[in-house]
Amino acid sequence: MDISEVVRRSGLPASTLRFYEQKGLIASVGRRGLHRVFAAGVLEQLSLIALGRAAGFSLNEIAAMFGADGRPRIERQQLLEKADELDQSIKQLTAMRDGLRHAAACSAPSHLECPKFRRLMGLAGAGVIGERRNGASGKK
Amino acid sequence: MDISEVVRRSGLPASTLRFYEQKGLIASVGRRGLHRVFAAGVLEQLSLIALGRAAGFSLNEIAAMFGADGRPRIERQQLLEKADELDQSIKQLTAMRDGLRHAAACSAPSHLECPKFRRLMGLAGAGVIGERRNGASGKK
DNA sequence: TTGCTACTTAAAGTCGACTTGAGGTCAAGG
DNA sequence: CCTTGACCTCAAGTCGACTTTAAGTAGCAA
Repeated sequence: MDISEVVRRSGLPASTLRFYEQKGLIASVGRRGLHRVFAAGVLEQLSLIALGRAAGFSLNEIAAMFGADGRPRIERQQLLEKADELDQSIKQLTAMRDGLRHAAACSAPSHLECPKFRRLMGLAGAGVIGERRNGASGKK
Repeated sequence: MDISEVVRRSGLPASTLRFYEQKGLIASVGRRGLHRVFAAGVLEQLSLIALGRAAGFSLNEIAAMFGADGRPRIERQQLLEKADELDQSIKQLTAMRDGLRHAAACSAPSHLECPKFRRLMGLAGAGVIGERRNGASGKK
């Protein structure tokens, strides 16, 4: 496959693919002239990367977890630690989501007057929700 | 309250408070000499901002939802949309967690060949490629 | 062979959310 | 009276994840 086919089948722009290659997240199997040639497996690697990104991992973290060949690289123990971290995040996000749904349904005149909403604010304010890097949910 | 007290009670650095003020997210009630003076309510505003950030809103979105006076006017519809987005994030995180646990348990040479793993990647590939969500994985 | 066009590179630019740095002001304590 | 230090402003820097740009090259059709 040349890069245009990977673009077509992955939906990612070529610049991103080159960027990922440069970062060591994927690898081309060679060149035809100047042009990169990719193995079919790169599509699965890209899915894996998308999964990791969607799960909140940075590219560096993903690169640390999987080699350019897409195979897990780190110790079992570390994988399990990551999984436990994710459990924490899941709990927090679930609390967050429930809080938001409650706030949307709550009949209090202002969210500030709803005890549940205030408790949620307390959680966020106390840093329980965790630190996020990034931002920009892409909308708008 | 002067800024140092807000720093102490909110846990945020003064630079962030000044930045937020500049962005119109909070306002000082005036000055004592050079020094900003904040009303007590600013702490609640900051909690609200932290809550919004934790829920994935950008500072601009938050600024649009709450006036510079800090009076919240959150649209219920928007809260529900955010809750749905969080549901997506939770699904991704759960998939990733299960994937990591599986990778730790399954020592097959290529996880890409494992049906379980492929199903996980399908989740990421199905409609979510390109959308970056912040999962609050923290850590680094 | 010519020439189009898709590809290549390295470097710089963008965006959000802050942080850092340089240089300035002022009330209070020694 | 002078120094200290907490605060101030404005500009520039940082970080992650890309995108854009400028300039060059090569595979393929005519």
